[in-house]
Amino acid sequence: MKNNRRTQAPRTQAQRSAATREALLAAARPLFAEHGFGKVSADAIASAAGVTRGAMYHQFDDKTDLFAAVFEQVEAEVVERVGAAVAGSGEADALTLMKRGAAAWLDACGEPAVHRIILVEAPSVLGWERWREVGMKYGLGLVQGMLEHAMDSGAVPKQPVTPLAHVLIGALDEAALYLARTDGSKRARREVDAVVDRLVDSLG
Amino acid sequence: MKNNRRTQAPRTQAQRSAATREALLAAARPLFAEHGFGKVSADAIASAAGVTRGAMYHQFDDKTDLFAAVFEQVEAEVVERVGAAVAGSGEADALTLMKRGAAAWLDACGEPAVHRIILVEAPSVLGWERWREVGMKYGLGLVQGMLEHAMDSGAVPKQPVTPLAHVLIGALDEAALYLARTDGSKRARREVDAVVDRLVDSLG
DNA sequence: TTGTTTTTCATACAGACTGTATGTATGTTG
DNA sequence: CAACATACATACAGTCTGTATGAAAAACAA
Repeated sequence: MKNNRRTQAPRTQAQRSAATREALLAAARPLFAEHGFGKVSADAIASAAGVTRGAMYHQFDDKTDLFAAVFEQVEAEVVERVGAAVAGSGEADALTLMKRGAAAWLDACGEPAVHRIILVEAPSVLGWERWREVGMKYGLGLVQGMLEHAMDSGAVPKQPVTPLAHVLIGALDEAALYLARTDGSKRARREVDAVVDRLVDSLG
Repeated sequence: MKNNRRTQAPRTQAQRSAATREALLAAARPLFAEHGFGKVSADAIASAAGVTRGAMYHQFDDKTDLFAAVFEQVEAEVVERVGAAVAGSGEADALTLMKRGAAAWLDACGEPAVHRIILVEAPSVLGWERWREVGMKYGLGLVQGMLEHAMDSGAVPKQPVTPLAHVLIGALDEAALYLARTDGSKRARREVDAVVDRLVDSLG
C-alpha cells in the first residue's frame, strides 16, 4: 500500500481550493446574517470553517471580498428560486407573472441570510453603487426583464424601464424587510401581498 | 480684575457639553457621509472636532451612539424640510400633497449626508429594527399621517396603513438613491418624478 | 523516480482601532 | 472656600486587520 501514512486521500489543488472556499462561504454566511459584517471577525469565520485566517486571506483579498462572494452566492440562489417560481407557475399574462415573482421574492426573504445580507449589510459594506451593480445581474435584472416583456406585450405602457424597475425593487425590498420583522404573521403577509398586487396592477 | 489669568470666558457646564457635542456632531456628519461608519475612526472624528477621544467617549457611549445622534439630527432636518414644503405649498387634495412631499424628499436626498447616512449606513449600523423605529418618529410617521388623512378624506380607499406606508417609503428611498447615483441628471429626475407621481395616483 | 516550481495554507508580526481606567482641570453647591 | 460633580485628556489593554515569512502539498520536468 502506497498511502498508509496519509489518512487523507490526495486531492488536486482545484479541489483543495474549492473545498476551503466553500467552507469559508458556508461558515461566513450565517455569521454575517446573524451579527452583521462589522461584528464578525475574520478569525471567527476561519475557525467556524475549520481553517486559519491564512487560508482565508489566500482565497480572498480581504474580509470585504469574502462578504462580496457570500453576497453574490445568496443573490444567485434567490434569483434562481424566484425565476423557477415564475417559470414553473404556468402560462399567464405579464402582470400575473410579476405578482408571482414578487410573492416568491417575499418568500425567499423569510430567511435572515437573505434579507440581512442582501438588503441591510450589502449596501453599506460594498457601497450602494457596487450593490446595485451586482443586483442588476440578478434581481434587478430579472425585474427589468419582466418589465420589458410586459411593455412589449402591451400589458404595461411604454416608459423608461430603469427608474421604474428601481422604484419597484425598492418597494419590494422594503416590503420584505417589513415582513421579516413581523416574523411570520399571516395577517401581515396577506396585507403586504394585497399592497404589492395593487401596486403591480397599477402598472397596467 | 478677577479673571485676568484666563483668556477664555468662563462657561457653564451645560454650555461646555453642548459645544463639544455640537462640534462632534458637525465633524462626524460629513465624515460618515463620505466614508461610511466603518471607515471613520473615533480619533478622526475627535480631531476634526478639535477635541480628544476622551471628550467624545464622555459625551457618547461609543461610536455607534454618536452615529445614532447624527442620524437623528439628519432625520429631524429632513422631516422639517419636507414638512415645510408640504405645508407651505398651499391648499390641495391629499394626493397632490403627497406628490409634493415625495418631491421634497427627493430634493433633500440630493445631499450625500442625507442619503448615505439615512438610507445606506443607518440600517446596517443600527439594525433595521432600530432604524425603522427612529424612522417611524420622522419620515415614516409623516407618510403614515398623510396616508391616514388621505383615507379619511376619501382620496384613498381604506386599508391597512402600516404595510402600505412601508412599501411607499421603500419606493421613495430607492428612488432617492437612484437619483443620487445619476448625480443631477435632469432627465433621470423627470423620469423618477413621473414614476412616483403615477405611483401616488394609483393609490386613489 | 528525483529535483524544481507553484500553489495552498499556517504562524508570526506590525499597525490601527476601540473602549476603559486613571488623573486633572473646571464648574457647581452648601 | 470646601466638598463635590462634571468635563475632559492621557495612558493602557485587548482585539482586529492585513502582511510577511516559512512549511506542506501538489504540479511539473527531466
